[in-house]
Amino acid sequence: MSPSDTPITTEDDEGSRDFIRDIVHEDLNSGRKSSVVTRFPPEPNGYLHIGHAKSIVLNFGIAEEFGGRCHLRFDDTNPAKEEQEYIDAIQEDVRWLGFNWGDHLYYTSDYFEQLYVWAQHLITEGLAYVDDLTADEIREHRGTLTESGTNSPYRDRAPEESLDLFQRMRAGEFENGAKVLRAKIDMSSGNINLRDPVIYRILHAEHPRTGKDWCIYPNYDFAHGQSDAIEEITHSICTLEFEDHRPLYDWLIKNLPVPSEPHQYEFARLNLTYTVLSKRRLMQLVNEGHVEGWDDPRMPTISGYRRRGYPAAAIRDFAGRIGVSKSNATLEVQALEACVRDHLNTHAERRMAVLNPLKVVIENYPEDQSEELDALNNPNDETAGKRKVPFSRELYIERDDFMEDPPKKFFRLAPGREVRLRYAYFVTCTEAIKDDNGEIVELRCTYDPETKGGNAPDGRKVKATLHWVSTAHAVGARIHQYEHLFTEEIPGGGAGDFLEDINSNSLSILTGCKLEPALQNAKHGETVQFERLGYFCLDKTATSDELVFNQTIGLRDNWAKVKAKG
RNA sequence: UGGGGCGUAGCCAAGUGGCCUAAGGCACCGGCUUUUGAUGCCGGCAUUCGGAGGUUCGAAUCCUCCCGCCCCAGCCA
Repeated sequence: MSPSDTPITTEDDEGSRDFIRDIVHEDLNSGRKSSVVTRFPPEPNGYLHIGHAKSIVLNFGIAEEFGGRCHLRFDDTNPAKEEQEYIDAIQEDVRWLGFNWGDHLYYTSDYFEQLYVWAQHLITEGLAYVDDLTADEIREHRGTLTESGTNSPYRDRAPEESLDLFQRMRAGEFENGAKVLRAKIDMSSGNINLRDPVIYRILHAEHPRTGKDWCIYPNYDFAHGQSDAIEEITHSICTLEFEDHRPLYDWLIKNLPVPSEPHQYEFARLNLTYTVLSKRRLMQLVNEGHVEGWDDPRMPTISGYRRRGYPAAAIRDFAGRIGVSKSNATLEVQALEACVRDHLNTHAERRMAVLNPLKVVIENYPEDQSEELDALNNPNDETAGKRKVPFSRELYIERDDFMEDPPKKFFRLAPGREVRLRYAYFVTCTEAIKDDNGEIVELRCTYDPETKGGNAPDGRKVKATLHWVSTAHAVGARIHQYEHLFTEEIPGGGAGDFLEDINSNSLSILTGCKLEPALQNAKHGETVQFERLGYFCLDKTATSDELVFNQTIGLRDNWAKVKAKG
């Protein structure tokens, strides 16, 4: 089963109330709205990340819960930054997350002609004018946060003149920046967005979808609300930084002959510890080569998590668990990781793999013998079935599972001590063989044939169970392990640049790892548990010659805690 | 110093005047179970809701003042 095959409605519907759902509920109850239409409106200027997932789950989730629909709309009003590559990647990611927009795929650029007509309408009504001021001059006239602005000398130019100029802007008569169209609102407003905001600018650039059809483009403010109105969006949900824009959103809806009256609601965007979630920074990580690409398994992008082996269901679950509010929140990554472990624990099949091999010879096991032992694919799920694992005289175990001179609380293998090899036998260590440098290179053990399968007929117990792989049957692999990409909870939170907080140990590559043969058939998109270690998935770079696995996440490790306490 | 928001446990987050001596999750700490030191199970973890006053029989929820944090001065979204 691939992660995206899991149903999306299983996570609790109960208790997932939030202020936005309250509003939707109330709108429906009061009859203010008769249906619910939401939209997820990404700008195709980068890849989707976990923060977007929160918005996607919110928008598609509300639509589904209230029997409405959710549109996917590309907010493509800035050809200088947008690319087809991103349009494609975004669709793939939303789909992988498990959401379906049906026929409702839209582009703001589909509305350019209508938007242009509405801009003319505003001019005719005396509510917009073409301004000849330069960008610098406009900024100077805007005033400051505490001082009101001053009117542009072109503010009162006749509508006919503005109309003519606006048409000539469209015709391509002017250079970039020579003129802009501004809404005529209030230069003394405390809300800077209302100080005659620019709504159209000249941009001689090729658009991914409209090509060279246009050389003037509406900006976000002039495009978003009207696009919502055209699509009859009922609840336009965005993040907190747009709160200041709502009066402008409403002003445009009120002053334009739009077909419906959408409303905007804002919620707090997601922040995660030890990660960076701004497109600018993610772009920088990619462009400057700090990671391998947008889908580097250390990236908080949807594609990064997918390659890392995070199930889509876990990301959905996370988005549901964290809630929606207006308080600026930074979640601990552990909350996300807990969702990943939760899902994988119940769904991932188990296998055995040795990351740092130490050879073990079972002295009393016949030289040329080997046998196939039964192993459960998932002890927590009867239906997962079982598989055969080959056992023989020579095995690999994890180096960390042996200590020549163990401390009190270490109860794995040590000289003279008996432990269980999972699904196999009890073995007792008789000797540790070292090389000239004193390094342990091999263990000699004996096994008890009576304990086949892992239980002693005489009822004696053993304190530890180790995973292992038969040397003759082992499959080699390279394994990538990851730590957080940053060493600080809030990268760049101090005085320095966020790049200074990059964790130089975020990737470790282990070669010469030994896997049980069943892993030879590992499939892309399937995350499995390597018993006692963690969850792993086949990387996209794996070939039939070289298996490459990414560590999705480790198992909780209490021994590490005990060890650390000393 | 203008405008817009937010402040409930280490991190999220329910709660909208009495059933709150405040739900749930993550984290953390104990115990039990365990052929993964995993999982599971049980228990603990805010007499207090940014602070101070006030209204009320009664406040996290209402009022006043104060404090702290976030966003806004792109022809980005």
